Amino acid sequence: MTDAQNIHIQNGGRSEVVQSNGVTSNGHHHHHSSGSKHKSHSKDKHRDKDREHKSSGSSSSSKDHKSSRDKDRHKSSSSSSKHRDKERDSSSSSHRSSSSSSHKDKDGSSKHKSSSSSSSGHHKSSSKDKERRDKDKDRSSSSSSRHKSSSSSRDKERSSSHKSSSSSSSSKSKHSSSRHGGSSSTSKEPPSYDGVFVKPEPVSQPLIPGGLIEPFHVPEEFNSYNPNTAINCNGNGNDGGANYKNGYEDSIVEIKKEESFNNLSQASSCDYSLSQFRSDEPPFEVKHEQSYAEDDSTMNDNEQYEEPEEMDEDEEDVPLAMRKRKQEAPDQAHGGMDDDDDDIPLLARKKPKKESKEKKSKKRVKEEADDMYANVKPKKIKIKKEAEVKTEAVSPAKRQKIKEEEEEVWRWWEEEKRADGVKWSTLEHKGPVFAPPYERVPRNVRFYYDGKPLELSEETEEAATFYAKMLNHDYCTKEVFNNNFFKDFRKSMTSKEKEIIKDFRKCNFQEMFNFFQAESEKRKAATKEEKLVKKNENEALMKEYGFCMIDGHKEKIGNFRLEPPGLFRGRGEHPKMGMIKRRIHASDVSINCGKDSKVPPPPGGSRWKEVRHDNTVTWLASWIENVQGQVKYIMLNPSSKLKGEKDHIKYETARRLDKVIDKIRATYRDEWKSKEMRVRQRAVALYFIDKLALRAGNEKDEDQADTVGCCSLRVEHVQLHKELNGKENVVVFDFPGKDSIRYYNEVEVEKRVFKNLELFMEHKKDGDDLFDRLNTQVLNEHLKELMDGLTAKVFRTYNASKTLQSQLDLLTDPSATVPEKLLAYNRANRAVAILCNHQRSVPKGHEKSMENLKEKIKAKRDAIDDCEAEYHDFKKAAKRGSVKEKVNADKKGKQLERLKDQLKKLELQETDRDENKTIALGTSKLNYLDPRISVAWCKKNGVPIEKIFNKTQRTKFLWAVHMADEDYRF
DNA sequence: GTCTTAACTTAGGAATACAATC
DNA sequence: GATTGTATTCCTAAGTTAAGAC
Repeated sequence: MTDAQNIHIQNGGRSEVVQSNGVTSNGHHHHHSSGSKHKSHSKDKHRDKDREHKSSGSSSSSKDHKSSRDKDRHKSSSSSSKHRDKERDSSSSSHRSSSSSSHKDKDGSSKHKSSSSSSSGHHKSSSKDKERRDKDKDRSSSSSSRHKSSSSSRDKERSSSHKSSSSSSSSKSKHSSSRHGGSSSTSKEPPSYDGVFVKPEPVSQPLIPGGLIEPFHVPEEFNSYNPNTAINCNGNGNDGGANYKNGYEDSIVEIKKEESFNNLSQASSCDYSLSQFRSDEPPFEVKHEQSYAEDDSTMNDNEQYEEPEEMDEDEEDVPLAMRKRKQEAPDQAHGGMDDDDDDIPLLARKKPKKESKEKKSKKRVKEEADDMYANVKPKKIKIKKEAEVKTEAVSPAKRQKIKEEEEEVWRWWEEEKRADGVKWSTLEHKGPVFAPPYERVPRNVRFYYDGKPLELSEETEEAATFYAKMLNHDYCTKEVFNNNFFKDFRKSMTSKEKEIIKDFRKCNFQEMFNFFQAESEKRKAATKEEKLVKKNENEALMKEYGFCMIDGHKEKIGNFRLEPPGLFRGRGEHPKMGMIKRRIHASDVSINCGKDSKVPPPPGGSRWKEVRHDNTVTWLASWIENVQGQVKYIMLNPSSKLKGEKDHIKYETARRLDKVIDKIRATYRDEWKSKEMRVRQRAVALYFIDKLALRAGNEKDEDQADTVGCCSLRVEHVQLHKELNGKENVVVFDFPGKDSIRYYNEVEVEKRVFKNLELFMEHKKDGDDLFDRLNTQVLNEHLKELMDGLTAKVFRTYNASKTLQSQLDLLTDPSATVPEKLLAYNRANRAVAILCNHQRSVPKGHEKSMENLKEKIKAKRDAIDDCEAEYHDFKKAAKRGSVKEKVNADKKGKQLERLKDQLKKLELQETDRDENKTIALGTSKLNYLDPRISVAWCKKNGVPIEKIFNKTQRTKFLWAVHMADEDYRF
């Protein structure tokens, strides 16, 4: 025990000294400092100034990006100050931090946000992995905090006059400070956040129609673009660069040829670009004629930019709002945004809403699965021969099982859809499975406080085990995590325990940690029989609770288990990480089922919170999670009709977008010249969403990690370079996106866009919203007018699917072998993943496995050398004559060939593995790519569907397998 | 009209299962 | 058979968007 106090645990491979509590003290805590962001609360961004911005830092520079994934993820650090204020807060002031946190109560007001004065700032701590962390650190500094506003300020602003405020117009909100500010702009250095960096993303740049030039894109390299770029954008090549290129580049090149005109965008996925703006497209036609012309022409600076009427360059400098005042143009274009309005940034961001959703309808039927299905059992793709799918080895029992499953398939896609909002007519299920009750650890597994064992009450002990189980995780090196945990840990204590346990640093969870590690080992080492027993138990549970009957069909439930208690693991610098997620009881759970169905019985003597019969929603059970106060649901599996139908509708909406995309593009290009700042901002934002596949970017509360999307970009997330690496009008995006994954991209944009961005950024500092007159509601309302059902995220789906299709067209050689075709498919998929910035952290052990591979390669090379020498000798000997020697020489020659082939294969593997180390292909396949494109491609090219979709995917996309024939086009 | 909340989709990482190699 | 590497599944956080509440 005592020893316990200082134990070395392995943390990510390195060993660190653990303090008594078992917490490693390796110094990684950077976070706080840097990271703190103070967000104020308010949603609005208004940010008042007060917020401090935290940091300042430096920023920019970077190191290389290359590195890895982690790198990218920003998890941390950066924050900026944006203060979102809501006036509302005014009232409140609590700190969020206070632990408990606020959840969002409905009242809302309260809750949130308030708080915090910024002062506190929270630190969001660091990021997930250490690596990242490290990286982050660097970055962090730079980044800064975002403060969301402080209260005071906000109040004022918002309310009335916003404008008033100021002067700064923009500033509304978020303002922020500067921390970066400078840097950002200035520094342009590319990337590097912390050095790592990673994935670049894709962008594609469109091309302009008609071959106009879009400035950006340059194809220059596609090459560059892609591969590397994309990925590492930065060029560092190391990571992938070169390798990447191998494959990718070539293809890209090809593409280029084909599509010549289009340039692609740089980075992105290459193709992606392609997908957009086709050269053949007529220039935009659209409403105003002029616009189109613009393209190139436009681009000449002045000319276009200055519109006769309004903006001359001079003017340009002036924020639109101001300009207006001056001029007071009579007709303000519509609405004109009178000054008032226009000038005012949207402080308030609220949300508009709705759009008609498409409803779903239903169809169903049952039946079996498709042929393609039958064989299955693919598993690795190592394909060597052509289409061989291995149908083979399916045991009779398995076959039977498959058959049964097939019989249960509900062919809803052959039925008629229902257009009202009703989701089901009958629904019956068994209710959720509760987390197993807490089982105390053996008495010899103790918690130590200040070096001495301390017996804990059951509740406290359970809380301690939550932490103990994560002791070797990076989270435990984060101050925010530890602070939040300790706060909640104390809440679980008895008063007596509270008296004793006052200093987290004196807590030692090591023995508990060791116990759980041992348990885990035991589980792994269990005999086959033991494992089988467990498996069977699980299956039985799944059989009973894992399915429901809906409209007469048995459907699989997605998550039938309630989330077990534990510590909240937010991503990035989540201010709530480490808080205790409490156990859910029946009294917390609402059940939704058919009126005439049997209501699932709550566990022993308890009662559900509520039983309702709402057939306009799809969930079976719900509860409110205590850390963030959000509602969690139990819903159906993706293979269900309810999910599948919605998925189908999603892709149909994207296909509808394809029909009007040219017009929409023409329109937003035209709007880059609008007199109204809000229109220009909207048009530029939409351009980014379309071209770069950015997410909409909702406003976030301060009690969430500071991540952004298009509409919520702040000044520090964008750098403008008149020239960069030989390209003109380059916009460098560098921000933490969803899940705190870093988005880094250097994009060459059209001059008009560039100028608009300069305008938007005028007089703003880091922390201020780039698009201060835009938010997602406003944008989506606008989109709805352009097309029924159109929202910002449809562009992502559209461009992803479009890219897949165009890439498949380009990369598939009909006469190639199946493995070659698969390679083409994967490359197309990769282009989409890059476009969408789907990253993953470098797999554990990646480095080691690369080392092993390298060693193997080296060994192979040595073997080849030896073999070559021997071959030489044999050949010499053979010359002299003996038959035997000739035979030997032949044999050696063959062996040499074989070795060389093996070497090639290994080298390819190395390239491939490294290329993919930070790219996640699955996310796009599952969520963005119309499965019918893949199905059609398979059918057309004689590739078994199993090579493309694994079993889960096939189940999810069964509708597509049945629906699409080889001629399907997105 | 503004803000909150519900509902549902999208996302990466951990855990697990499985296959390839040693 | 053990080990290692890879693919799949599970889990749940983090987004988007529509609807509801004042």
